Amino acid sequence: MSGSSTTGRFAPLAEGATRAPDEAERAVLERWREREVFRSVAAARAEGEVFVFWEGPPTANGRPGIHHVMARTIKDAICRYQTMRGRRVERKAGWDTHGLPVELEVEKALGISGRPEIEAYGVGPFNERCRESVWTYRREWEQLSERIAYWLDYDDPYVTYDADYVESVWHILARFHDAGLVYRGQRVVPYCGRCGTGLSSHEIGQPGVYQDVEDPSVTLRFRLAEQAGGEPESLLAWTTTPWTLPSNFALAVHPAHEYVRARVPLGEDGGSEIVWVVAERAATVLGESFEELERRRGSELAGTAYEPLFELGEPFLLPPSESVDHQARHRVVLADYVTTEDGTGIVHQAPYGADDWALATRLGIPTVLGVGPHGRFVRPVGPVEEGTPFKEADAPLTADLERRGLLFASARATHSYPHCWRCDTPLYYFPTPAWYVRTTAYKQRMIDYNRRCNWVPPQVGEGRFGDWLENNIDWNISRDRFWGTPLPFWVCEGCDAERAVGSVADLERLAGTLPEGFDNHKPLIDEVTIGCEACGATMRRTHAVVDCWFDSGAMPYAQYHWPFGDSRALVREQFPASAIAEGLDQTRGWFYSLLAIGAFLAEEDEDLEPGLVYRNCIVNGLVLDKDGVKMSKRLGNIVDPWEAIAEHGADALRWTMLAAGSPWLPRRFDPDAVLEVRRRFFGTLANSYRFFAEYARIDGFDPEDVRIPPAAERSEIDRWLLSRAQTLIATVVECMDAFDLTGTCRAVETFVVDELSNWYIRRNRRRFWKGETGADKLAAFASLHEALRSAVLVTAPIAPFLAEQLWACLAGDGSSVHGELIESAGGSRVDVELEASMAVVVRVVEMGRALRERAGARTRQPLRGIHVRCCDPDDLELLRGAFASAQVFDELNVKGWASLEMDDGELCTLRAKPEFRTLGKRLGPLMKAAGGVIAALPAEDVARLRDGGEVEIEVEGRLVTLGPGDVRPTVEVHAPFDVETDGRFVCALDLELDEDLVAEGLAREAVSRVNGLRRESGLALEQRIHLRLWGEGEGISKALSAHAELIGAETLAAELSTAAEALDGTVWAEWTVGEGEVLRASLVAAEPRS
RNA sequence: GGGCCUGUAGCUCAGCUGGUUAGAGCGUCCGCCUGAUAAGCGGGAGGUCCGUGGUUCAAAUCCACGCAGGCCCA
Repeated sequence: MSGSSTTGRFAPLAEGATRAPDEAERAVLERWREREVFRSVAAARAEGEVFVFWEGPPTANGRPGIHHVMARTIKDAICRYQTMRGRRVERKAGWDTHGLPVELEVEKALGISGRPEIEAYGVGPFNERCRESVWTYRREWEQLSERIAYWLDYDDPYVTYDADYVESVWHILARFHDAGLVYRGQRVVPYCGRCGTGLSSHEIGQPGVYQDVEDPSVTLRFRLAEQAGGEPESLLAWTTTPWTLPSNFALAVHPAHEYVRARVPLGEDGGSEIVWVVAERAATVLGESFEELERRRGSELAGTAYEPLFELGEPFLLPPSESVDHQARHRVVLADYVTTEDGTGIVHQAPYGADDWALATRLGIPTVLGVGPHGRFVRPVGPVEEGTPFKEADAPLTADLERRGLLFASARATHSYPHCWRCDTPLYYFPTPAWYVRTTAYKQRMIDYNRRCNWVPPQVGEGRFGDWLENNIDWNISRDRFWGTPLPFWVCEGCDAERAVGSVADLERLAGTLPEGFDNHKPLIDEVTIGCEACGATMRRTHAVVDCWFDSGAMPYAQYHWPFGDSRALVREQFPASAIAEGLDQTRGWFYSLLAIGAFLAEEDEDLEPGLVYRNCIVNGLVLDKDGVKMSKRLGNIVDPWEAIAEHGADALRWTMLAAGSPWLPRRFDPDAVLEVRRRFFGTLANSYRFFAEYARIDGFDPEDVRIPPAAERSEIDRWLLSRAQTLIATVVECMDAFDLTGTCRAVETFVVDELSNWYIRRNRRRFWKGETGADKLAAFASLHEALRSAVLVTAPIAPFLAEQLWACLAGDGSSVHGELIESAGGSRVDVELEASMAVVVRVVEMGRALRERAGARTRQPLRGIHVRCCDPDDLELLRGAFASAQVFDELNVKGWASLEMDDGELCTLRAKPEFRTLGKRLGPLMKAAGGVIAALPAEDVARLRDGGEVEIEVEGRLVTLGPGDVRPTVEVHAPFDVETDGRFVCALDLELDEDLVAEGLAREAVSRVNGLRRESGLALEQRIHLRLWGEGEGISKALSAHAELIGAETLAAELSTAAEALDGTVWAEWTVGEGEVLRASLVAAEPRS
């Protein structure tokens, strides 16, 4: 890498590390690769406690986007951290390779579309293409994952299409089957007759699927089976799909709605009839001339029998219900989904709707299919011949009903109807055979398992996922597709017996022999038949493949080819997961499939520890663009991760993603935020190291130097830094253990930017460049070195590249930061009092700075003192300490305390604020009045309370005893000049200057000007100079002579003269300083080592 | 239609086991530094905490109902 020319300890950090991060990070990657760092770090943890991480396999069906950077960063940061805590983390990569999206991609590539065309192309070659297609994306995913330092074992990934993986899935499916939890049913899916395939919800979500079309809108008479009087009596039902009428099996009404029985005129010849319709729609449906005879709730109509419009006869399509009730056909049923927005409030039920089908299943109502799998009539119905496409039956059926007097009203209506996104054919909903896992049988167990899981954030687990589990329905695991794990279920042609096959060996045994080239995918597997043990007929495999969520949910076991080979011990160790981390969209996806499979298997097999499937589940939200809009190809607002990385590097993306807000909320991706992270945090951390390294090299600092004073013997400021560094590590450990990555980032940023850089380094710079290498300098070096080391350690899980580069420089021994240990803070260096002391200093300094700013007194001008009043004796004591005092004086450039006392009634008066937290509970309704009394408490009383005494007050006639914890002392300011207060301290500056102060101010001014000149002249840092200074005016001249030593030292002047004449061949300049006085300077480089 | 989430400074977000000066970063204005320098630092201004009711001595925080947005499901 670029920095390798200067190797060894404290080498300069390459410029590129912060300026050209892409290049610098690639160099780190190269080094990791060369030295096999990933492997050697893992090897070093071979004996460590196990932290079980499961990689949710990305679907290898599309390019990774910027949101994947976020998800993968979270996973990587967790694993890196755990590794740095000494744990052994198996990080096996995985790829989800089956499924519809892959098929669609291949169809597109081949220029074919739909089932018939795939079959014409050949299922074997088609699946081969699928298998290859997956690789295109696998490569890109691997490259991006590697680039962002998502450390995984990509050499030995689990791949869901691998024969071993598929075999494990078979085993699990067979376990489900053998436990009696698998059954065959029907599932209503949107179906395209032309393509011969059901459409997934994803496909239904495609743009253009729902189109406005004009359809018949017909209202029909369903004659009551028992006609009461002379007039014909009917239930009116409305539909826009007359073709479904032959398959009508029930009429649904809403139990709570009111229905009217009305007499309406019948045609023009004067007769009348009686019809039922929901009250709310009566006027619309019946017009004005109707006579209301009675009203009933829908619930009262339940069970009313009516005459079917058509009689189709057998065979019946039986719903997967425990008891089928043939008597239930053609009756009124109750359904909550009935609305009164359109129609008659009486809804025609046919098996071409999901609601309808669910109802039929629930009530055990058999139905008859008019239209079959190809979108054509499978039997003649009235005027409609067998083979008629369903849409073409609307007109003749309507005409037939009209002829028979069953058509009440007819119109055309425009409504939104789904069409096939491939071929634009209108879809129809159709019950297709499907295989289910009876998850409802162990729903409660899933709920219990889920309760034991710690969700980050909790509301996803309790709310979103918890509710979903409460409403669990059986899992439809079959997909009528080509590229997937074939369902290992064989069904007998003769007696319909089922058999599940749990391994290839079993299959071979049962089938006798397997076809050549058998690979447990379609199509060859479909050629394998088994003799039925029961009846001797042939058993054939069901044609379906498994839902690919089942594949990924089986990953804890299938990734090791469980239970085959020597996988058992591994799975025993790697189950349950310590943590998984995925996007919110996985709630109903992977989070569910893991749980549904795990909650079953864990109670079944002794390899698995029952109780839960994953201990922690860390959820991240969507990544939006910088304006909060979801990224989509259509809007062109997708952020290409490669471009973002090229510009900012992966670390900056990683850090920004985690630091910018709670990860589970939708996140805006704002490039400016990335820039800010680079500048503020990365820049500061890198510069802090550069500062350290520059002087460490000059002085040849060696952290092993025996002369370095032990921590306990170093100055307060050093011990403060070490204390803060150790506190930081404790904070990071606490946050990371709770999977609070954002909190981690913030803690590290605060330490590095505010404490290490802007306080410690700024306040201690001089110690690094002044004088000889004595104990104090060594202590400064050692302290800064250790603080940097801590900062880099805790940065490493989240910004692995920068941390690695810094570590390389800090350690200089070729070791990787990712192999280091983050040691839990022992507290040995944490000095609470010192930290408190510094906190007080910071408060006073901030107030002092504000005062200086307002007074226009720049820091360079020394002031005689600062007045401080405290209302807490502890604060006073802290400030009086030599360390704190010195810090305040130096930082504010004041000579001392003008005064430092407790409140003396002069600048301010001691007051009390009620401590609501304790008092509120005790006083309740009296609190408000008590607040007033407390605020008016005289200073003596407050002082007594502060010093531990008690005070009695009267509140609304009642005596209340106040103790020390009941009030917080504060100050009320009444000073005649400018003061600053935060309620705890009151500060004021003594702004009066005497001659000496002015002189010193001028001298400092001179130093500043000369150093500016040095800089402009391009002199090296350590270059000594000959300096000549002379002033015009009494003040400046005095200042120069009085502070010659200071000026000389600060400007590295080997020689300082004051003659009013420039040195030969020198740089010179003049400035106006102070009250219109002129300062002139002239300087020349001194001979080296003069 | 249901579930969940979000609404706090111009922007991005903290705070939310109820407790009295509501915070940070960015931006903006003013200033500083110049031995970390194609950086850095300080100070100031800026807020009906979405709205309306309620509970409470006390509400940004809890509850209810709205409004707006998002995600998931129907």
